[in-house]
Amino acid sequence: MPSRDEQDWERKRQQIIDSALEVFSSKGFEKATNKDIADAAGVKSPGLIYHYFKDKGDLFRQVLERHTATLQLLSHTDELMERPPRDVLMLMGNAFITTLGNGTTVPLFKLMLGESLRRPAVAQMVNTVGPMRGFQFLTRYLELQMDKGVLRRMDARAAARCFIGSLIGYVLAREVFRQPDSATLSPETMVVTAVDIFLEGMLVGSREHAE
Amino acid sequence: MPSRDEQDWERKRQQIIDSALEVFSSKGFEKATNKDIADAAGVKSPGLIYHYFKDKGDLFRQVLERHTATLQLLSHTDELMERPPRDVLMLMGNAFITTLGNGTTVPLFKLMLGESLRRPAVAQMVNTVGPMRGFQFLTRYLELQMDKGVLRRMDARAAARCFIGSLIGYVLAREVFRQPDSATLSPETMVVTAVDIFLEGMLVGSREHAE
DNA sequence: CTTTCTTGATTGATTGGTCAATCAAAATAT
DNA sequence: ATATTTTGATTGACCAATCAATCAAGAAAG
Repeated sequence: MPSRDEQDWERKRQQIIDSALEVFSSKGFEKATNKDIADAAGVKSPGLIYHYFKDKGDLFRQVLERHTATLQLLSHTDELMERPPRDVLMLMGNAFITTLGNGTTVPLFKLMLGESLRRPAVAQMVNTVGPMRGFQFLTRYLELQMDKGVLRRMDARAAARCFIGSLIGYVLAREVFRQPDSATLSPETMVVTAVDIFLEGMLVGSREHAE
Repeated sequence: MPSRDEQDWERKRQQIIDSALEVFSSKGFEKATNKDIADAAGVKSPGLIYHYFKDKGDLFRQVLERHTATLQLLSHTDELMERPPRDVLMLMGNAFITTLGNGTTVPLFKLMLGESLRRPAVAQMVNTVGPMRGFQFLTRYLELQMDKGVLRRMDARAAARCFIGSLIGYVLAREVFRQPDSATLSPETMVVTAVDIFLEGMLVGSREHAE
């Protein structure tokens, strides 16, 4: 008979995963040692990790899997299909702002990007759960709105990448390259401007301009 | 007495730097061993590196410095200030396309981004020679065109990031995440669409763009 | 209730291997 | 001969992974 509750096992496991996220985030996969992780998790032996995980790579995989839920905000997509473009773009933009305010997701984002650059397998996994979904949704949405005649006809995949790329670029400028003026350029201004340009650029029968 | 020509010394040094770029690009800074680099450079000892460079980090720095010239395409900026928006955006877009076709610069781009994510010092250096210049130029250009009344008034920094971010996002989708449809979505289509959306979105009097 | 048995959790030490950096000696040029 | 370049061996540190030993706690037996 298992002497310990299965819940206990799972709780300890999650504790290690959570601590590993912090360590991986701050040092990257390679430079994070098993001892770092053990220390952060409050256990006294790096060996213990192998009781809960196959190896270091397995632990890393579990960390990603645990937190990919974060990226799956973009799963409420179906209800969005009928909403007007401004709503949809603002919603996606605001999701980004929220992410930027969250102390965990930015390091996670950097970790995923950094490891994706080195390991194709990680790139594929991250892509499948995150970016690809976003692109596919937005592409389908834009196509629908073009069919409806709300938006101008153009390559929907390219347009979707334009919008999402704008936001990604802002995150990189701010969080990776720490460009000084990204500090004064607020996420809100960034999103509003991006949405504005895209709507103006894609809507059929665009507005009267101030002459 | 200097027994060897200074040119000889410099040539050997460059040979090591060039080989190091290949190795760093394919394996990243951490996983590239001095032996890998020595082999690639056709020298038979990892120890030789220390004759030409202070340490591995110094070699890496030299590699970056040598190739940051690649990023400095964006130095012909002054003459561009007077050109119309479509020309300027297409020019920047085409610079990206050229980069994507070049077998060296894409790995270099990934290397720089990857190491920037891990090491703030690298991020700052890369930023200063590359992205920041691009942003600053485009921001100033957009402000000028707004003053002239050619473009709508909006936050120029945000708008500049939108455009460049669009292109960056495409590179990431294609080269890092290898999204399947990025293969069929040609760089040309991407650039044309991005320029189109931005012009339409930012021009005063949207009907006047070229057919 | 207390003792013994059993199991899984945890530890610390160890192993096997990698790698950056150093160094002395050899090769090469002057 | 002298100075410089190149080499291969070595050093010392670090680390993933393994493993035998210990520990804690529950179950079973008395």
